[in-house]
Amino acid sequence: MRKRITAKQVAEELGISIMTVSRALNNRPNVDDKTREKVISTARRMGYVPDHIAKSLVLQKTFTIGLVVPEITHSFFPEAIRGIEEAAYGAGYQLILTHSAEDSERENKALQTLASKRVDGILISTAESVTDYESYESIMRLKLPIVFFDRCVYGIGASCVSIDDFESAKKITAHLIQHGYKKIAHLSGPSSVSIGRARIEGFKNAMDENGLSINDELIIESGFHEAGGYESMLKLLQLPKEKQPQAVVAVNDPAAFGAMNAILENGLRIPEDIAIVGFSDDIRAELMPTPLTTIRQPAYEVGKRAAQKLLAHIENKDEIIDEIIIKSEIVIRESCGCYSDGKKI
Amino acid sequence: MRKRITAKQVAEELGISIMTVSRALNNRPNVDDKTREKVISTARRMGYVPDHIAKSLVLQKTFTIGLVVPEITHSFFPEAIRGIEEAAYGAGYQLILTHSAEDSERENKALQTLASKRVDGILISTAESVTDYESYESIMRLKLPIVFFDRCVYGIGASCVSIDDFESAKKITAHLIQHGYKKIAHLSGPSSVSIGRARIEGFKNAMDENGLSINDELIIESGFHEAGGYESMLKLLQLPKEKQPQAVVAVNDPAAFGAMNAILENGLRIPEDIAIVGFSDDIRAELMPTPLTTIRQPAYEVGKRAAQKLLAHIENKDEIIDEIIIKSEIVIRESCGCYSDGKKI
DNA sequence: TTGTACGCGTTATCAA
DNA sequence: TTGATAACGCGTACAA
Repeated sequence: MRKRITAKQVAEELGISIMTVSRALNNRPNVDDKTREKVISTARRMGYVPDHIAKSLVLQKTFTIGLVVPEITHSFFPEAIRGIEEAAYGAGYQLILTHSAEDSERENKALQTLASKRVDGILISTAESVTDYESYESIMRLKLPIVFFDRCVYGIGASCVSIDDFESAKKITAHLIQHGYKKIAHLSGPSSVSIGRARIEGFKNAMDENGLSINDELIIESGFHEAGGYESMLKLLQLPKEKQPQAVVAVNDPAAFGAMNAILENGLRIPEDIAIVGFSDDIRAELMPTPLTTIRQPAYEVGKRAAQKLLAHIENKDEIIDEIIIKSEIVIRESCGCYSDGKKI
Repeated sequence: MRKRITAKQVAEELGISIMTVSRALNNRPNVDDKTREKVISTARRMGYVPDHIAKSLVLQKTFTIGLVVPEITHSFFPEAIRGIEEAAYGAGYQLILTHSAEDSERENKALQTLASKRVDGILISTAESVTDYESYESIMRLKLPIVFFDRCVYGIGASCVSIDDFESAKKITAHLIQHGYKKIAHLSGPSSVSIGRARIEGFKNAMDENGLSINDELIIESGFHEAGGYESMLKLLQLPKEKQPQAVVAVNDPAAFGAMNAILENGLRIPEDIAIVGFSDDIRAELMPTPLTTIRQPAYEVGKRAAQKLLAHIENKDEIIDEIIIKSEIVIRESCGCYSDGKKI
């Protein structure tokens, strides 16, 4: 089996030194134009491919970014990754993709592996089951830049790019309140994750500011999946009639879908009997029997900004630590009942 | 800024040689148990992280797989990537993710970069605009194993994992024929892509075998996107009434969605006036006003098998070149009209 | 069991 | 403008 061609072999072929080959191929100054041309053409002819591994070793830089994603099939992440890839590609960086599968142990291992592979920086959206921040801190001790996106960890001195979860949850809850709903339930996300906490706070804040009391029985932790939304909604429907909610704020669209199924299976109508809103504008949201009012998340934008921020940290070690918030937008459809009282807002 | 800890520093700290450290940390034999323990604990205490770059350079192996995907937001790919990641993770390999954005030039660049980064093998699903195979062949000349998945290139001596596009297209077309449709149109994919070609052939074969003539006017190249499906369907609807199709086989679900919109906007009913079937079982397929009959692609399985095959090629250079076909499954819903004549098949 | 020398493919540095 | 040499951090091969 023929071995790979190295710069040394190109140099020998031409009877010159490796350094001249290196300089010629990397567009460095101090090479005779004729020499440069000869080097380039013979390198191509011989099928020379530069070895970035060797280059990385001496440069102490890999032009590689590590990416840790909790669940690549969640519709948010492919969009975000596209934004990340776009920014990275533009700057000449590649991505090492790892998948934590929402498992903190696997996430920790991924982080260690990325450090070993000497990525120049790390982009991460945390796993659901994360409880302590030791693994992130150990990365930071290595002086390896890390930027969180979407699901963040605050207070450890890392930059973070997320959407305005608090404000958005508050806005969509307030929207329901404006339409006269008073007994409002919240299907919450896991409190271990930043967006779960931010959204529940936004919900509570909207209730408070509008003088509505918060009934803890109407707040149920459902997780991010359809099944959890379904189960939680069933519980709400088992409450005595007078305690049941008139409207539901779900932590995300899949949870809302599950809840919608539970509502319909119990013979109730949406939004006439129970109104409901989601969060994330899943591709299915407008196709539901009753199209779902929700929050549209600019995932591509989040990914892109996060990657840009990371690149800034990589290229300038004094880059300021930032918490960047991308504005999201409320999408009014029919599940919130705006149309049912005859007026469209 | 404190530098990273190397094996050498751990060795000096303990007053022993680098080799003993290396052996102890890599679970090699011929190390005294006490020494090993001391090495492991001080390495941890000092925050030592092994340098895979240096390791890769000496071992001539990176434990990294290159992945080239044409469009990460197509619902097929996140699923496939999860399968790939699962197999790779299990074998101790990481993924470098690149995105061709359906552009052959960008794809070519990605391939070159991956070769430079010295990945141990490459998984690729080709871009739409690919016309020649030079870039794949140049990878193969480097003896770098390459496995195609989903969108394949045949005849260049590379393994490939795909679904049974031909058989599936044939099966779903035959299904329409069994229900009495005779004038059937096909919204085809780009002929530059293997799955586009396989599906159109499957369509034609079903027509042939059932004694139906193929009307070239009813075959329109629409691409993989909703907009193309919409445009193409409009063209079909502009044909004189007697030439218009009774049923449509779309190359994939997004194209079918576009076509469905065109049909509905023209005041026609699905499936009563025009039946339609898709391909891919997009997450939206069952939520359409008329749920779409389609082919369910086991994307996770395709990804996983492709990764396993690549790993086999990497670890055994005599591994046989294979064309692996994963069986897919027809999902009968309402858009094909099976229910309209009162019987469910 | 432990250590020494060398090499992996490249670039920085300094000398020619 | 060019070249020789020493790194980069680790593992292999052999010697002690």
